[in-house]
Amino acid sequence: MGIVRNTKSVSLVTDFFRQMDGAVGVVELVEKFKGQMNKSTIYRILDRLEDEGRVHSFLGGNGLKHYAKCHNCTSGHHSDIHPHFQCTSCGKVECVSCEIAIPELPNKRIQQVQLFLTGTCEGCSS
Amino acid sequence: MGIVRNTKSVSLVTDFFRQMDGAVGVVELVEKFKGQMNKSTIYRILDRLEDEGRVHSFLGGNGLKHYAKCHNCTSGHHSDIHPHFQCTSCGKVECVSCEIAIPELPNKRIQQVQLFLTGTCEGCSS
DNA sequence: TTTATTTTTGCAACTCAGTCGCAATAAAAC
DNA sequence: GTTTTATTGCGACTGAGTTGCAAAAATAAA
Ligand SMILES: [Mn+2]
Ligand SMILES: [Mn+2]
Ligand SMILES: [Zn+2]
Ligand SMILES: [Zn+2]
Repeated sequence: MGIVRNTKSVSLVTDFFRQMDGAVGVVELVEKFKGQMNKSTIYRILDRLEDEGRVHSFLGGNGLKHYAKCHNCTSGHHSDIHPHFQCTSCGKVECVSCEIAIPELPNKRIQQVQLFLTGTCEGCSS
Repeated sequence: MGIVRNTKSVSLVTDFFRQMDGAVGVVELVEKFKGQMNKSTIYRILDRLEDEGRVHSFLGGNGLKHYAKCHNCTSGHHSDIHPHFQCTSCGKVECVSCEIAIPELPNKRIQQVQLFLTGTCEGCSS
């Protein structure tokens, strides 16, 4: 499991994430790489990159799948759990490096937390 | 805007929410009311009930639309913003009545917060 | 470097949630 | 009861995501 072969498509995607700082929706990636690789290929490469711990995925405010690169994750284990933010003005989606305050719920065992924030980013509020 | 006519389908849906305490996915509602009303009708009724402030919607962990009844909302304004929780064991989805701790982000104006929790519910952990 | 093995890709067809236009129907108003 | 207007059913559609399979590419073996 994970990336085994270094294909042209894999390079294109990993190069993209190398210079991309924020998060990106798969829909945008499909559009970006239209003509260079097939839609299914993108989904499959992202799947493998996620298995490898090189990117992580989450659902944006619209419920669509997004990806961003990992920082300290390993193959099979994702350790970077954080909120995600989308600017309503410019549409940019990004990872937010801060802890999520997990609410204490009586008689409930919380295992997973997904926090999605919407608002105005630095560039758009000035 | 909002519910104007008291049709049979509207009654069925509102009756359902009257006795339903948790949240429910639209997919389940479509299944539940199959034979009694059309899929489009369900989506449209839920839309109107939400406009009226009688139910609110959110996306579940799978990105699918869910609804739950409101408590102190009015037509056009939803004031009950809270996390939602899904039990991985029984699948039940519910509203969580607690405040969401909004993280302070430098140079960002947070307008909307969506918090989705996954774990084990009271019934399933005992 | 040639050949064999195994992974990856393209393609086309598919699934499934959600939406839409429009004619038929039902609720409320008159 | 008749008119007006909102609602519904239906079927077709959209768009994200998935899948099976044969062709192509990458790696391993010879
Ligand atoms: Mn992230
Ligand atoms: Mn709720
Ligand atoms: Zn912005
Ligand atoms: Zn449970």
